[in-house]
Amino acid sequence: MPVSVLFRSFRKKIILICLVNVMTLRVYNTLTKKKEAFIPLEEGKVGMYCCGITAYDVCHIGHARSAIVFDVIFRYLRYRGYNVVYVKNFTDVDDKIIGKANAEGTNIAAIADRYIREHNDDMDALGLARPTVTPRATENIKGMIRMIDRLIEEGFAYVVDGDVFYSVDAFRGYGKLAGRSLDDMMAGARIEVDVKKKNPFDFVLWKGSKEGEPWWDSPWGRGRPGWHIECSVMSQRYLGETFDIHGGGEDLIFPHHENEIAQAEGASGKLFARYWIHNGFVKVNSEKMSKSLGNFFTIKEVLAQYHPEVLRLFILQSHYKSVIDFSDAALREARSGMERFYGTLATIEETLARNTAYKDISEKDIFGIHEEYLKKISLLPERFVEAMDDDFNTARAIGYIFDTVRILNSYMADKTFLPEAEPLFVLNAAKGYLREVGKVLGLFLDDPAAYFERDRDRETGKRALDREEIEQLIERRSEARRMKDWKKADRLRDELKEKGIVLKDSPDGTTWTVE
RNA sequence: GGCGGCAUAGCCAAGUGGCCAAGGCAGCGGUCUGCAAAACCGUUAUUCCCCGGUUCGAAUCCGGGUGCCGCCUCCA
Repeated sequence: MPVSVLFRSFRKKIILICLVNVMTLRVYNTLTKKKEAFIPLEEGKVGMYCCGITAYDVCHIGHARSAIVFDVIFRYLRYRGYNVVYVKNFTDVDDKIIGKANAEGTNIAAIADRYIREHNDDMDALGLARPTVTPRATENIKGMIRMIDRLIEEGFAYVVDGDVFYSVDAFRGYGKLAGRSLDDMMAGARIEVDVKKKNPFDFVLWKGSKEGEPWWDSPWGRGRPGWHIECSVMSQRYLGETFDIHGGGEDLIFPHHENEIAQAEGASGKLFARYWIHNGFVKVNSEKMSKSLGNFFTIKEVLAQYHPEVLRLFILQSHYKSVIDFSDAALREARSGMERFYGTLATIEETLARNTAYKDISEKDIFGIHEEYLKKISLLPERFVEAMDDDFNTARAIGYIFDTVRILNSYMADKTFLPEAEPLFVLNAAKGYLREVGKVLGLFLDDPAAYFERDRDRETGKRALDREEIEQLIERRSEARRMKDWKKADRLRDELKEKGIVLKDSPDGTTWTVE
């Protein structure tokens, strides 16, 4: 190998080592289209804003993906020691909400309240950490009017018959997030021409109210805010004019986030969000999930069928930016993975519950084979951080957890393994590591025994199986086994198998799951 | 029409210049078990959509092609 080549690869290695030593979090930024080191504005603090829902309908799994992705980002940033202020808004005034209110003969607040409540129930069921602040648009009208006023003053907006529009031509950076120029967009634009607008891409900041619509007083007459202005105002109110992270689904990049930038930067003259993070879509049978196609699943529907962590595992096993294909087969696969995790956790719990001797010893008492296993297992947190620091690579992180689970199972399956103080200490430590990383991903938070019990309930419910009948058949089989009547026992097991019941015999008795 | 993404085993999926291409699900062989299940051990891609190029070296970079998908309109 020539010396120059050696030197070149050597230099790369040095750079690599430096990076590893610094241990910086790297994040893909939609604004720069690059993976960059994440350095918050203020050391130790992170301000993060995510666009929440428009409260006019129940949430579907697309909302679940976005919510789970940013929940994990929120948790991970806190795990890395940042003090995070996480703001997620509610849009509670909008054409669709007005439409629904009129159809039901009620007001928009009633509709918004209902769907915000539904949303919160769903998010709780998914095990999401509540954001720090959850502002509602209607609570921030004054701030919106102030920002619109300022945009008019600065020449970024104009008034036409009680409506206020943003003039995209006035903002030189328009299109920087979406990565296209106005000219590009014009080329194939199928945009509705509005005679009031100077440029078809101009968007409404303030909409004059029509008969029967909710309104607020403003310098331009009675009306209501446009959608985009809400997020610019609510994010800056809680996070300042410039803040760290702005997130949302990739479909929001244009026009919503582009417009947020135009408004906020037009008004403040300062950079708005520093890092833009966007999650990928959920498809169903390789088609985009959408209401018009009728191929969407609500969060409630999915959670009636699967444990929330099964959905979480399915989502986190792919990178947040990639497109994922939702299907029952995919969820069943995730369920098998969850069974592996909880199976190991259950074995650990049972082994620990039988003996508490590990409490009397410490790490320095661990030698030999136990020390070797402890070392391997204790690598998990640093490997986890390595993966997560690389643009929140949850898929790789989960791979490391599976590795650890295999090591643990192999340790426990080892013939030399006895539930004595040393191995129990190791198991307890392992449990701690799994819980530590699990807490960040929102996984393994259930009690293992409870997990399997809930799973049996759900699965028997799905197949309309009679639990009592199953338990009776199992009891009869156990009786036959005690009598060593293997033929009868196996016949009963086959009978259960036909119903989809899989048995597992252990010295403590027989447990079962639905396949 | 403009802009962008993706293509890695039977399926899902990580990997963006160099140790035998993570991990999961499914399969197969073995250990354990009365037999199973679970678990463990072994095994399953000489190769990363195709063609060409750069390089000592490419799944990874460049050019061309094919296929799938998304955005440009409310949308997580």
